[in-house]
Amino acid sequence: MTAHNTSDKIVTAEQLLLSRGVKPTPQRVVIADYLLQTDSHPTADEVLSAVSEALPVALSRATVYNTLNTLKEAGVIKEVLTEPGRVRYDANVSHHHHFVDVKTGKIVDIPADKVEAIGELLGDQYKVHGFQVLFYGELEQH
Amino acid sequence: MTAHNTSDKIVTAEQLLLSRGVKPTPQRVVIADYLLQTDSHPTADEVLSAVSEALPVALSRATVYNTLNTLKEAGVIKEVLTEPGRVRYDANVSHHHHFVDVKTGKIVDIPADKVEAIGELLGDQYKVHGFQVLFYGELEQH
DNA sequence: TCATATATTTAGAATAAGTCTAAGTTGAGA
DNA sequence: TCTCAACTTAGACTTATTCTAAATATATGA
Ligand SMILES: [Mn+2]
Ligand SMILES: [Mn+2]
Ligand SMILES: [Zn+2]
Ligand SMILES: [Zn+2]
Repeated sequence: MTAHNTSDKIVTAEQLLLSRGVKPTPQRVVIADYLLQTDSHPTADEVLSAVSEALPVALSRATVYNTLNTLKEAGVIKEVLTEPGRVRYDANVSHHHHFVDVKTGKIVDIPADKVEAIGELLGDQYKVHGFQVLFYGELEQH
Repeated sequence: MTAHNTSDKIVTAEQLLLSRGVKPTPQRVVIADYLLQTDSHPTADEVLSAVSEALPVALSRATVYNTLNTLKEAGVIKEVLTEPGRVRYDANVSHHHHFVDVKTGKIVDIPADKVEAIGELLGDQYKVHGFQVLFYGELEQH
């Protein structure tokens, strides 16, 4: 439930939304909760089907998109772009990167400290606010 | 015309297509030529308007998409993903990265050697085939 | 409590990027 | 010159996302 939250304290989706100034409606809580407990970087469609089949609250497509955009603007989730034509969502809002397994399509998080200092490699004609590394390859499953 | 070609020799779009096994039809030559002489990372729509207003050959939307996909599969151009919902195209097919100026939207190339060795930073549970770094920030204009 | 305002959700229409289809056009080789 | 495959085309289609306008829920406060 709090897999992607940086603090050790257990924080419910509801508490998280409240702390970011987002009113915790049932739909929003259920979407945020789903994103917090998965590490699969789902698309909007995947959120919609997962949430609407598993959970008791009614949910429309428009609300999924509204909620994802609201949560993104509130800093509760981030967008991840790995392929053309679809946006993925990530409740891990810490600065981190992604590894795409080209065989399975699985997308896993890479902590920022693994690729530290990239931001300082460019010369002074670039003022780097942030960066995003997308790795492609194969995950060894030993 | 050859701004993004790695060799010093002047190579026309037509010669480049021939060398990659793509039949150089007038539409394909004109699209490849446009991509080779710009560094603006245009979208398909931008290619279509630039080429159809400036150049003498008739050009349909379907042909622009067909050609971009053909050129991509032939290794003449690459896709660049910087924002949701639109694919950009790049005739610089060398391994390189991108810097997005968040003020202007300008996208500039960052040579691979600026961020060398990122591929070796991950542990041995990852077999890295490649990676792509996307920087966000501001370009200093002096 | 009731009335009303405001925020949220909803179904479905609209938009926009990209693909597909089926019919024309082209051009290289027999 | 004829033929056939490759290519291009307009427009229909698909899919992801946004918009609209109406319904519902929540908050406020007389
Ligand atoms: Mn999706
Ligand atoms: Mn476009
Ligand atoms: Zn992630
Ligand atoms: Zn580039």
